[in-house]
Amino acid sequence: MKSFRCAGRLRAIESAETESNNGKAALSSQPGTRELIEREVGEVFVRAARLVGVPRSVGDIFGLLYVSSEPLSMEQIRTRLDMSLGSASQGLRQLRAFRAIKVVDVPGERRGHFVAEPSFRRLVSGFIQEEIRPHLESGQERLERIRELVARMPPEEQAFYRKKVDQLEKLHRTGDRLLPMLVSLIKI
Amino acid sequence: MKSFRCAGRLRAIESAETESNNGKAALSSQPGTRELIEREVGEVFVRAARLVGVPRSVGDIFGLLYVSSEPLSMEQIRTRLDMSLGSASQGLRQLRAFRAIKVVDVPGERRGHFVAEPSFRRLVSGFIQEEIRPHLESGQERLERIRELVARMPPEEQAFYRKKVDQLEKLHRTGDRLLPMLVSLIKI
DNA sequence: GCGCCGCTTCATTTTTTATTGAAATCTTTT
DNA sequence: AAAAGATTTCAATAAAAAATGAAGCGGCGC
Repeated sequence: MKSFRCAGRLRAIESAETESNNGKAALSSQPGTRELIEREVGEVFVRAARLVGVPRSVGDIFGLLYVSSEPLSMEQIRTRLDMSLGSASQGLRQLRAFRAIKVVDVPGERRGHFVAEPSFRRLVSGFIQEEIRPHLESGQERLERIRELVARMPPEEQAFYRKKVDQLEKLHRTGDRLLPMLVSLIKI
Repeated sequence: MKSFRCAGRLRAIESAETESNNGKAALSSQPGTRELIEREVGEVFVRAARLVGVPRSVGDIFGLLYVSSEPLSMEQIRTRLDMSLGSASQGLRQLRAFRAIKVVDVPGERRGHFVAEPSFRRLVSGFIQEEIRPHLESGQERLERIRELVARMPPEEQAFYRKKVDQLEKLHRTGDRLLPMLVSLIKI
């Protein structure tokens, strides 16, 4: 049977239940409440991911780790989110890249397990470092190049373009100043 | 001949030249300097657009309007950026939606002409209003729903999930506070 | 009111991006 | 050092997003 999805990845409820909770929760609440919560929280992060231009699978993984009370292995993640090996691997790599998750050792388990970074501040900071900064930098280079082009214009037209480039550079610097400030204001 | 593109839309240089400058610039500088500048500045905005998840055509249009010294009609934009009617129309609509451009009347011309909003502050503000806010709001609703689900959990497990939801809500409110603050710090 | 011009909409096509799963690589265990 | 297990990579496929252009609308001048 091929996987299907709609507004949040459907999880394999039975196996999730037994895997994640030492079996004790299997009959503790109405059948699917936990799964419903996990799914909804997952969706929160999927939306957030889309908002900042990250693939949904990445948001999905982070969401699951965020609501999980214990570290999960890649295989557990893969199974519960019903996603392919490749996606899981790449998603985890990306999340590690901007320090949204950490690898922890679970005694007795061989493979690495993952937990969500509990500090949103660090999460946002990592994201900015990894995804925003490079753009700002390449933008700076481009502006330099444009300045050189402007210098080649006939003098009476230079003023106009120079003003534009100045503005752009000002905006650019504003971003440079503001982003770290923004991060420092996140207190979670 | 079909249009082609690479790292920024190629413009029809000849026609752009005569259209945009009353013909006087046609021989005032090295053949393509102005076009080179326009192209590079355009690229700045295309990158910015991609960064915030807006289609490249939108960034392209805004970039062109930004470096243009006079208002341009949709047809002029369409021609100089070599894009389809539909794209131009939709792009302009989107730009208007978050007040990145304004419609001006050019005496003697029948159709509406467009200029770029000169204040980046207002531009960013409009973008946030239009693109970010709705997401924050729907997120809020989702969190409410999750709270209700948590209330249905067995008591000993509620604490864990409630803490998670509390954190999410805190982050959410942080965003709510921070975004306007961020806008107010842009001075351009 | 009629026809024209410019704009918008929308079904279709194209392009881009993400997902998949099998093969290659690297790791640990025996 | 061999074998098994886990992870990464990558070429192929599937899904999503954006561009296109023709058909439809609406206002303006005649």
